[in-house]
Amino acid sequence: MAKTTIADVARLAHVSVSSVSNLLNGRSQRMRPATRKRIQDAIETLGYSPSFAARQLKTGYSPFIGLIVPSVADPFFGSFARYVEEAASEKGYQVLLGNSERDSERERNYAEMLWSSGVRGIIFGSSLVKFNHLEHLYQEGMHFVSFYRSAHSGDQFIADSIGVDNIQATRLLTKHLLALGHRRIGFVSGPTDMICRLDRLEGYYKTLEESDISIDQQLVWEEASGDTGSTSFIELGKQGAHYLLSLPEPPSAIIAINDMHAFGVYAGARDLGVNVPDDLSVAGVDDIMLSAVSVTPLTTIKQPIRDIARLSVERIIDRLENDRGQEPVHLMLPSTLIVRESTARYRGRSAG
Amino acid sequence: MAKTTIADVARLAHVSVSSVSNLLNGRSQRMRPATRKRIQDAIETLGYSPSFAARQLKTGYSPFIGLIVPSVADPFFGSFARYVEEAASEKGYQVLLGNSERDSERERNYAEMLWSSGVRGIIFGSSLVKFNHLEHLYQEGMHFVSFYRSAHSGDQFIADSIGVDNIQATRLLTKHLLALGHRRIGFVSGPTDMICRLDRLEGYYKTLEESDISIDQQLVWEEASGDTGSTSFIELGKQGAHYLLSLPEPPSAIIAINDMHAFGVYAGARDLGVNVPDDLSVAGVDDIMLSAVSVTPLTTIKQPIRDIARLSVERIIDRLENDRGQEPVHLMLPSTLIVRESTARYRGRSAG
DNA sequence: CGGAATTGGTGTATCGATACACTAGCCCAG
DNA sequence: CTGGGCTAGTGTATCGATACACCAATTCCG
Repeated sequence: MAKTTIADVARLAHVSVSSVSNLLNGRSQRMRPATRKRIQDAIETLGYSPSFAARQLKTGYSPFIGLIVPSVADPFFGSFARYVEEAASEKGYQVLLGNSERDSERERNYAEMLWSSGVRGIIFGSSLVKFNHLEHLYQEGMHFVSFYRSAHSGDQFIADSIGVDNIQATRLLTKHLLALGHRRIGFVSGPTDMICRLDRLEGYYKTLEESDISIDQQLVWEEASGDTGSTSFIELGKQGAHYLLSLPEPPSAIIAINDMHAFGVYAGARDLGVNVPDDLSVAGVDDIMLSAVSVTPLTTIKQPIRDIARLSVERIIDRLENDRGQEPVHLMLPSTLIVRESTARYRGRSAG
Repeated sequence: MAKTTIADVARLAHVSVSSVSNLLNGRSQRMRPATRKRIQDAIETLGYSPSFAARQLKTGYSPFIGLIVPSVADPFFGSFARYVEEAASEKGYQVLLGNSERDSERERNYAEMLWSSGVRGIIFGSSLVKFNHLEHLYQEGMHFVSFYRSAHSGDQFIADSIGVDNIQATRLLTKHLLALGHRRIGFVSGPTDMICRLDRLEGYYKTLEESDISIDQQLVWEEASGDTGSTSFIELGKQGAHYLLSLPEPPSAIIAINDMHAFGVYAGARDLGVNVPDDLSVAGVDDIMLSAVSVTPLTTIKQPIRDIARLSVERIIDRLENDRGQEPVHLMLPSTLIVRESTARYRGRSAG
């Protein structure tokens, strides 16, 4: 229970607290080597480490950054969180985790808790379409970095963003499927309440248009019910597959909004006796670890998630440590198509 | 940038800071309703929220709990983290995340960082076999709850634990496979540096012994190389499957230390043209979300992970808020066998 | 050799919230 | 009319670290 303080160290080293503080804060050139050594030894023997709370109170500086993702139970965001944490700890920061479940009310509560905790920077693993619920914190001095950048410009709200071109992502997938001969390509989206989802949908629409394929709204499955958040991605993918494959003219290929949904599509197809990839090509986005080794390895878009995590952390720390009110930064990293076995050449109407 | 303080509220409400503090700390009976209302209004209009750092400095109370898991990129620990976070936030606590990568040095660094941050309670998502590297923090007053309890008694170190009976887990699986007629049952473990792994291995050994089946050490694959931590579980499972299936007398069933390893075993079997479940039964432990919907749904052990998370949080908060030096608490929750399609009756030597 | 400049420190107000110790004013009993 | 007990507050030392302002002793230099 013995909480060692700076005063204990000073006493043991026969110096003032100021000197200890000076050493701790890199002003050690104002000190004879012998004195420095005495202080360092005292710190060592007492096992002293400064109280972050006291330091924060005095300096306003907090060694925490917030990370808000829809859910770390999702492997994609789990990986993202792991990389964010890795990068942050290398820079001496710790990560406070929050799961928003894509609910703006929860997101707001978190952000406010974080503000109270002295946190001045938050990384959003995924962005709700609207950001207004956080604007008041931004006014007070909170910094935000969001994972995705809306390609729809005109955000009323200023945050840095680092992410991938989601329009490009589904464009690559759509082109890939078109090249394989598919013409009826379904899209399993789930709720379109996040920017990345709107963009992915847009990439799909645009590419079809450019190829003069008429868009059939029936082929786009957007939502199960109003039941946002609580239903797992896998379950949603399954529901989407059930719907699309039960259409009078079912698609011969399905793009899922992400890999977890794609696995749900696998399951849904299996339920209906539809074989992947023989009867149905399936593609996702994210390239989570399991995608490479699932029994039918999944064609997907690889996102440079580790780079995104590291850049996000760097960006937020830069804002925290030397914000000079720069313009918002928007980075867009390339994503790449990874073709595996879940997509195959169109074989005509395989079953009727 | 305007940081509202308790003094601002006091000024606006025409009361002393003491009164505001009294209201904030549940001493509101010492106050006329009208006064209380004035203060509440002032808090509202200023959007005031107290500084946790200042509060912590004065009271020693910290609203954070630490969570250290091997890696949140692992879906099992991702889910666990999500539930821990959920339970914590309901109680007004926030979660500081750390990924140990099963490295005791990293674990120690985290724990010390957390100590500096004023955190006095840490939940370990999984326990290394030895805990000595944390003992000094325990002496100073840190509280620990660990996910697994060693059934090997005689821990020199005192922490609460909440978990499942890992011996029972693999016992259920082994019995299940024996009942299906399997006699050569392989075990893919990976490094046995964590308590839960030793226990799972033990359950396997004991059950075989009880059934008078001689133990063939060749059938137990423990480690790839010294390369702890960095290799993914899937990759390890794959390596294990390659090894086991290349034996002169390969097993007809494989138990994997967890579901991620089991998926690796799927992949490894596929590489060698071995069909699951026809030629090889595979079972895991954890029941992660994907296990139910993978193309061959996985037989596994379901752990009551949400309950474990909630109980861990309750335990640690109880220690934080009213520790009276009680004896360590050890809870063991039941786990259940879930039979899916990855395990099948032994068919004799199907190939080879 | 005297004054300026440098070296090697130290004293202390301050950050924001808390809670103990205190009190002004009022009521009522004796 | 005095004093004990209550209500509805308030004053302020304190938590631990920081950093500005300050200072004593030494060194430098013309």
